[in-house]
Amino acid sequence: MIDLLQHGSPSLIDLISDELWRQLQAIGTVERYQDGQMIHLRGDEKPGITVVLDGRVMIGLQGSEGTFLTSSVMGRGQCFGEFTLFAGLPRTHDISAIGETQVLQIKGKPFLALFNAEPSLSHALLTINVYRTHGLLEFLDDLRRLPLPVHVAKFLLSMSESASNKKEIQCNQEVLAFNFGVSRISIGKALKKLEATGLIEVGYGKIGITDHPKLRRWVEQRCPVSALRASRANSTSQ
Amino acid sequence: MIDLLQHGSPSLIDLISDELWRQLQAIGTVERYQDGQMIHLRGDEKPGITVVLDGRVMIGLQGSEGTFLTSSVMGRGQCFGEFTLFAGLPRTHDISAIGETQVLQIKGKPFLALFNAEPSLSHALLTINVYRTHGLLEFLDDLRRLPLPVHVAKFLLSMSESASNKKEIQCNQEVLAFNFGVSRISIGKALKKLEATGLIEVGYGKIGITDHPKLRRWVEQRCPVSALRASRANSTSQ
DNA sequence: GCTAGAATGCAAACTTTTATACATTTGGGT
DNA sequence: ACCCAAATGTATAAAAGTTTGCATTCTAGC
Repeated sequence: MIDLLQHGSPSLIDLISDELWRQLQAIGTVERYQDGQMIHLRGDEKPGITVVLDGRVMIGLQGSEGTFLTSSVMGRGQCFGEFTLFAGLPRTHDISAIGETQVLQIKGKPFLALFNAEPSLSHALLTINVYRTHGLLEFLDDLRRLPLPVHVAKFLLSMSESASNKKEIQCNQEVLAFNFGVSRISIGKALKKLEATGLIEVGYGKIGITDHPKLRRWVEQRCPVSALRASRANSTSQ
Repeated sequence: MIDLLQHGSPSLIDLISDELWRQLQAIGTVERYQDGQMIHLRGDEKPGITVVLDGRVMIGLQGSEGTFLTSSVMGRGQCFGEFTLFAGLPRTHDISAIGETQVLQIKGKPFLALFNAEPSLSHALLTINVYRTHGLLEFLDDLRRLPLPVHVAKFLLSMSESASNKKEIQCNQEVLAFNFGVSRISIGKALKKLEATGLIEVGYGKIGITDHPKLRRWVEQRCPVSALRASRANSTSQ
């Protein structure tokens, strides 16, 4: 699953204590959604934080030609909606369920009350958001500096590091293409090039990473600055 | 001055009370830098927050070929370094002074102590960071969806709204080009196209925006989704 | 197993962008 | 007022990416 926001950023549930998580659950309500059902619509005025409990949610925008363009897909423990609270603006994205999904919905006021009383909650939220900012900034940097195949390789590498199955990334080329802002054909070519070098295996709806260290070395050789950052982040993180 | 991080996001000093700002000043130390002097180096381990008091700082990375690539330029009131505190990682960017510059340097521990005691400080930091995340996400979306001239026009529009002089944006085409990840020639062409439509005036190291409402309408027609977001954000912000 | 739909591969014409090189213009400093 | 470095304009060939259309391959579901 390809993603710009979640990818690399820690989950709220992991960052807070069990006790705090229980408190959050106490002030929120659990909501169930079916596959494809809308959870929030762009423009909604009600501020609030949402935490994914089970399943996945898709964050994106209805394009002008009726196509839905995904910005992010979030799974258990990830939260969203901070923008409505801390910027005081309406929802900027449409959010819908992927598969059967449960979320914890917390209204603005009770959340802010807990936020003000519990520094560890604000600490966790800030951690999530600096990771997101940093990840986006780095992606943007790479977009400007690296040739497509290198950028794709680096992205796959870091995807595989934060994925459940490190040997295989579940995503089709169309989704990849949109995330990089290029056509499916260009992504296909880039993947073929990487495959020819023996770094990855292009599958049907998935990409296999056989030799992880080899891919890492290959990427590091081609983008010294960013790779250094990534490996540092990796060696220091808990 | 072109920028991806600062641009649109509020300043720390504006977000907190005078009293809190005094407390921050009390636990920090004022440092002076000459033009071009390094403030932090990528890889520095010391965590800490820095607030720009006077002058400007350039945040970027030393490229492999000896070129410095700017990610952001911050002015008075803007802060940076959250990543070292809340992600616990070394500096990811080089930071240097532009012109004679004064910054308030606050060490990690005292800052976190105040952070834990003062919800309004964490609120302010979070506000800054959700704006940054949001701004980056929107920029990335536009990069993927909009033709270059439209994206440039939208960027100039929102730059001019958060600038001191709304009629003129101080930036050369080279800097613009890097921010959009394209060549100077492409930016030049895009600007010429906008100028031909009478939307802007291309100057020497600056871009003039004569008819603000006209530019806004032109942009809105071409990117309904994003423009809607921008205008909403504008009408609601204080 | 078959089959339908989804995903990928591929080719050709086309558009866009880049790199390179050089001419021209601008504006601050002396 | 002049000079010079910085910024912009322009031209051309090469590279990269896109579109379109179709062939091929894969896989889940019957």
